[in-house]
Amino acid sequence: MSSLAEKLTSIVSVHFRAAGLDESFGTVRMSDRPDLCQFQCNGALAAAKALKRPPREVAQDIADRLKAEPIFAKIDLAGPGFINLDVTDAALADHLAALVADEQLGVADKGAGKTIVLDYGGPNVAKPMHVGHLRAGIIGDSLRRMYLFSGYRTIGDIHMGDWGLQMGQVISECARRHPEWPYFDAIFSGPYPKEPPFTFEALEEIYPTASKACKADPARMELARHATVELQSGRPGYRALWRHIVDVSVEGMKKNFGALNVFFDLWKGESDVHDRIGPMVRDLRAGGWALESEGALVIPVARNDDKKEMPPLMLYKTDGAVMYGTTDLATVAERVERYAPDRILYVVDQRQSLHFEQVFRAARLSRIAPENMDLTHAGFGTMNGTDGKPFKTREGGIMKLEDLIAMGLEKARARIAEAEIGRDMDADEVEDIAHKVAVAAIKFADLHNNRTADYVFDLDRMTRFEGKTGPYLLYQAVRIKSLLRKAAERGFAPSGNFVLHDPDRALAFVLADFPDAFEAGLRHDAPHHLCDYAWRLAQQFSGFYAACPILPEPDESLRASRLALCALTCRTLEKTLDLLGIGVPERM
RNA sequence: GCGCCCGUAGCUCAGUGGAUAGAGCGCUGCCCUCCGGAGGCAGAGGCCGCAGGUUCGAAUCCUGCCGGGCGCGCCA
Repeated sequence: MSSLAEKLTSIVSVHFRAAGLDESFGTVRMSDRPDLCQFQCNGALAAAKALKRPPREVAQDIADRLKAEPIFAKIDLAGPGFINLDVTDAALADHLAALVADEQLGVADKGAGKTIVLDYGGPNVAKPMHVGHLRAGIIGDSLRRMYLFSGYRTIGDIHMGDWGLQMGQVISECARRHPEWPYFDAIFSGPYPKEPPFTFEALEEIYPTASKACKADPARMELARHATVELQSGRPGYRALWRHIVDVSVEGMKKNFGALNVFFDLWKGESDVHDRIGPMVRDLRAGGWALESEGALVIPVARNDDKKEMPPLMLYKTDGAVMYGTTDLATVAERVERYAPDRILYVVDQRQSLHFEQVFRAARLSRIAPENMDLTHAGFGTMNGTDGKPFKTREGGIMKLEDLIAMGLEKARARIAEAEIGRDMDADEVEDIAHKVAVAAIKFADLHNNRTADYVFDLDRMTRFEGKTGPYLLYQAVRIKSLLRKAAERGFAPSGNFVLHDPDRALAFVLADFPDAFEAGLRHDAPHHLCDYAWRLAQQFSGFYAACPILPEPDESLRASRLALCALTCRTLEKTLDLLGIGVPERM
């Protein structure tokens, strides 16, 4: 199935071809002048340019041919050569019936048979999660849902940072504080304790302290570097302690991402490719790609036609430790081997773009990445505070993700109490609603921005719950659910025979537009197209709802038709929100 | 210095080379005997950073400038 505009496009394209013109000129889209027409085709203008013929003449030619198509109720020419189109109500009603019957709501299975690996989240082990991980998690998770819906096999990988210098910093800090721990006893023969020697909260304090100390004191940094190398080369005590650090951290990550309803298929990290690195580097040397440079081992990736400086990808530092470029490259190899993906998508901060350029080039040069596999860095902008500077707490510290979620929840609870929504509910349901409202507020506020742009994070604004917000969308969806419940109680059934008056038609066109909004989002790896669509649909419905009393409607066929529109709106809105990772409660 | 991203209403942001550039917040008016008012309807508010160019047509494409953010070999 397809959208209504796509259906019209294929019809009009045929007539462009019949007229001896390229069929790509036949693109039809929803009109941006609803006072003039429902759909428009501007292709005659572009075609006329290519042919050096008067545009009005080309448009007239196409319009004459379109008169043979029964789907059109009106075909007009306007301006320099716009073709304005209306469809018959019968055609619109048929399309609506097809949407009702289609589980995909008109979205085509374009990804059928294809595989995509999505790399998002990327929290670092031992470091507290902060607001920076919010965007990576929720944008990546939304894209995963979108690819899945379009038929792809999707593999979402959290790709933790668990193998770098920060591990050595934490380990050496622990060694300084607790030299008596068996992990630091070189002749200890084990077994090491099963229980971690610290809690998640303690770990969150250790890393910042260690990091600060290393920055201030070169000797401490040297110890951290050394510990990193020893960890990577397999010192048993360090590996055992590292395991505890990872396990304790993962627990915290699961809590945070779980609260946000962000899902991962794989909980892998940089360390998972450690065993591949040796052989990979051997091959890279043998192939002539990897070279010694200034005491390090690198892959030069610069090209003669580069306009910018392109540093090489570093495989081994002078101290023998690997870097994240090394593990990223090895991870490409692992993913190719395990999943043979058509595409790997990295949802990582825009500031990493040079790094990914280096990794992608190295992967292409060395043939680690097959030629027909796409590698894309879908970067996102920085989250700033209302002052336009990187987001901080009021005290100027780093806002932990956990605290941010708690603040959103608190606002949601307060708003629910104020509206007396929870009067006849038990505490669990109220808490569930508060949670869904908070998640909707946080996610929608983030996702509705253009992915690549920096954006201002304003907790007060997004939790006000009025206007273009996640909670407003939940409210609209819940209102429809309530209406449908009441209809069912009264024995009113929706009907597949659509009766279309002006408000019904206006809503129908927005419903028919869902696949186009979805395609736009998928094409640009940009969930904000879906946010925009959810908002348009909710607003259109709200206008419809205000203009058309449904349950009191005496005409049974009209009432049944409108109930069917409500049901389809509810499904479409809920699906759109689901693709954004936003769940809708039954009532609120 | 080189490179990337951004500049649209007071603020936060949408905008596929097409017709009259949109939304939310804020501001001004209306609208509950009615299915959930976290709502609806209407209004005011714009040299689309500046200057050129391409085009029948530019917020959109090209060039140059101005402002803001970020990145550029041993962190991730």
